[in-house]
Order: sequence, then C-alpha cells, then structure tokens
Amino acid sequence: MKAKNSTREKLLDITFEEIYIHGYSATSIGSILTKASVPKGSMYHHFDSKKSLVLAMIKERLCPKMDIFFDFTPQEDISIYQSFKNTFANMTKHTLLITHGCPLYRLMVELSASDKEFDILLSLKYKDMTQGVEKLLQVGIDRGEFSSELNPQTFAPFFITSVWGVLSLAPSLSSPKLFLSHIKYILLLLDNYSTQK
Amino acid sequence: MKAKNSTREKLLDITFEEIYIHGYSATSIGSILTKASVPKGSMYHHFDSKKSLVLAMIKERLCPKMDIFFDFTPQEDISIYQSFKNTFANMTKHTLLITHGCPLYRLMVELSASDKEFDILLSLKYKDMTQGVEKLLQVGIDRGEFSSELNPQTFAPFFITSVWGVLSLAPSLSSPKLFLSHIKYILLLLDNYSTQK
DNA sequence: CTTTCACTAGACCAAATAGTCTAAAAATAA
DNA sequence: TTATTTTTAGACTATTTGGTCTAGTGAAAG
Repeated sequence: MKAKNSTREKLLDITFEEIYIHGYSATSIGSILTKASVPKGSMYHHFDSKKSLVLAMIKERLCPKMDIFFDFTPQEDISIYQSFKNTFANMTKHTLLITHGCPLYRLMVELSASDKEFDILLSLKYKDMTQGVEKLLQVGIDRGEFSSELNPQTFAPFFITSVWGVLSLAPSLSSPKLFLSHIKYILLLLDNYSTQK
Repeated sequence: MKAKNSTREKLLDITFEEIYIHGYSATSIGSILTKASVPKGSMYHHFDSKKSLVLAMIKERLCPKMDIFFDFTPQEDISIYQSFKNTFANMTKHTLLITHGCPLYRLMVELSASDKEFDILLSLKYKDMTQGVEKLLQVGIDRGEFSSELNPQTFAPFFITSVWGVLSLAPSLSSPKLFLSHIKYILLLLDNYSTQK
C-alpha cells in the first residue's frame, strides 16, 4: 500500500531540488516528471499548472528549509552574540547552502520582479526572517548585552541581505573560507554595539 | 545612410535591457528581435546563437555598465573614506541599479552554476571589481588613513557581496532608504579601521 | 556601370514546452 | 461483493522555442 499523497510529496521534493539548482525558467515540468518518475496526468491531478506546483513547493518545502538553514531562535543560557555564532556554525553544516546559495534569495532574484504572486510569497518569508533577526537583537538589547544604539530594524535587513549576498555568489567563487571571513566582519560590526568590552 | 554595425549595436542594447529585467532563460530571441525591430536573419548574421549574443552583450554592455555603476577610482585630493562615500552617492543616482539590482550579480545567480562559459566571464568581472576595491583600500592603508590591520583581500569581497546582496533584493522590498542604511553599516565597519578617530 | 559582398528579410523547421483528454487502475465506501 | 471516487497513465495538442535556409537588397569597390 502506498503512503497517502506520496506522489504529491515526491513532486514537491524533486521540484525543490531542481529549481534550487537550475532556477524556475530553466526547469521544465518534463524534467521534474522524469526525475520523480511521475506521469504527467498525476501531476496535473494534484496541481493546476507549473506555477501552482512551484507556489506549493515554496510554501511546503522552501520555507521550512529556510528555517533549518537559518535558525534564529534565542536560547536562555547563551548570549545573543553566541547565538549568532551558533547560527553561522549551523549554516556551514549545510554544504548545499554554501555552494549553491540561499534558495529563497535565488528564486527572488529570478522571479520577484516579474511575477506578483511569487513576489508576495517570497517577500513574506523574507520579512519573516528579518523579523527573526530583529527579535534576537532586541532580546540582546533587553538583556543589556547590546547598546540601545543598535537599531534592530535596520541591522536585521543589513544582516540578512549581506549574508544572502555572499552565499549566492557563483559556486566557482564561493567557499567556506569566503563565508567565514564574511561573517567575521558582520560579527565585528555587531560587536561594536556590545556592552561587554 | 546607416551607421556602421548599427544593427549589431542595437541588438546588444536591447539584449542588455531585456536580460537585465527578465533574466536569460525568460528572455526569448523573438522578443529581443521584435523590440529591436531586427529580423532573425540579421541577428544570426552577426551572432552564432542566443548564447553568443549574450556573451557579447556581457563583454560590450554589461561590463562597461558595471564600471559606471561602481566607480572605485581613487582621487588625489580626497580621502579614501570619502571616496567610498562618493562611490555610494554615485550608485544612488542610477535608479535602475537601486530598483533592479546589480545586473552582473543577477546573471551570475541565474547562470554561473549551470554554464561554464558564462561563469568564466562573469566571475572575471567579479574579480576585477573586488580588485578595484582592494586597490582603493590599499591606497588608504598606504596613505595612513586606515590601520594595517585592515585586510583588503577579505574586506573587498565582503564589501562587494554585501552591496550586491541588498541591491538585488526584490524590487518590492528594495528602497533607497534600505540601501542607505545598509551602506551606513559598511562605512561604520570601515571606520573601525580608520586611524583618524 | 557592374560586380561583389556584407547585410537584410522572413518563411520555414525540428525540438521542446506547458497543458489537455480519455481510459484504466487502484483505493475506498456501500 | 459492488459502486464510487480518487489517482495513474501516457498519447495528444497548440504554441513557442532556438536555429536554418534561400532569395533579395544596398552600398561600395573595380
């Protein structure tokens, strides 16, 4: 007996992989179908179109993956500065993230300007992520770890876009070393606002 | 009488515009031809394929445009720190750059992982640009404006990828304000290495 | 003037694309 | 079991894609 919705789930899995690597326009339904060993009829039973398949993939695969790649949940027993270090350490564990960049950002670069529906979905997750950073910074301020001069609302977007910027560089230019020196600068900047000097 | 090579030049112009906005895969030769009012035969007389047209466009349009968007030439009479400020001020004048992002980076995100020839060309220009920043920083160190602790070779890639990261965000999220606060942080970081405190 | 050659023009082609349709199979409910 | 619904299967279609081909045109060289 087959698991419930296994076809749908498999399609979402493969769609994420294919689009992460090749992008939306360069990925054909045919290639997804072949890789997933799913016939066309099955796909069009579950999804109206290529676009709706990808919209579902963003919601059910890409967004959850972002929460795994970028974990900003504050913890009781460790400093916020250390939390950021842990966040970065967690990122480096995901090789695909380092080599192929941020899947959300890559899709955003390709689609946000041309398609409103994609833009809304992707921008929403972006805001969700910057808010995660904002909250973490605010906790740091509230705890007295950071000066109140630190503005979470402007630092968070700087943080996110700066990190996505390095990550999504060409694989041939990207490396763990480059990423490490990049985050070193971000941490240095954050340290400017540290109260424990 | 027609200007020499006017067809070729027009094709490169329109190709740059179309691909800057829609990306490589989403731009068809047909749409370029229509927009440029050039028949297919003319295009294939000047270029072997879509790919070779775009490779020529990168060399003859995109790369020169990058030098206009990002001007890192040091000047005798002004400080390097001020030079960076001027560089940023120059960027904000180019509205397309703020709204649609860095054309080189966008293309890199779409193509570098999949196509070696594009990757080589785009990566070369990336290296060219980071070198521009490196040199500017080195001049600053040599002049005694920056501490020798500043490492141009790691700061330059941080600088470039961080700036490209904000610029290439979704147009719906992007704004001059966001860009301004972003560069404020980069300048603050650079100021850490300033010798005149 | 005439020959030559770079360029234009667009009809044409094969392959790939997203999407449709109908029939059968499998799972579920009665 | 039988009836009903969900899912699978893949042939088929219309459109678009990048690219070819051949005939014509215009300017410049002889």
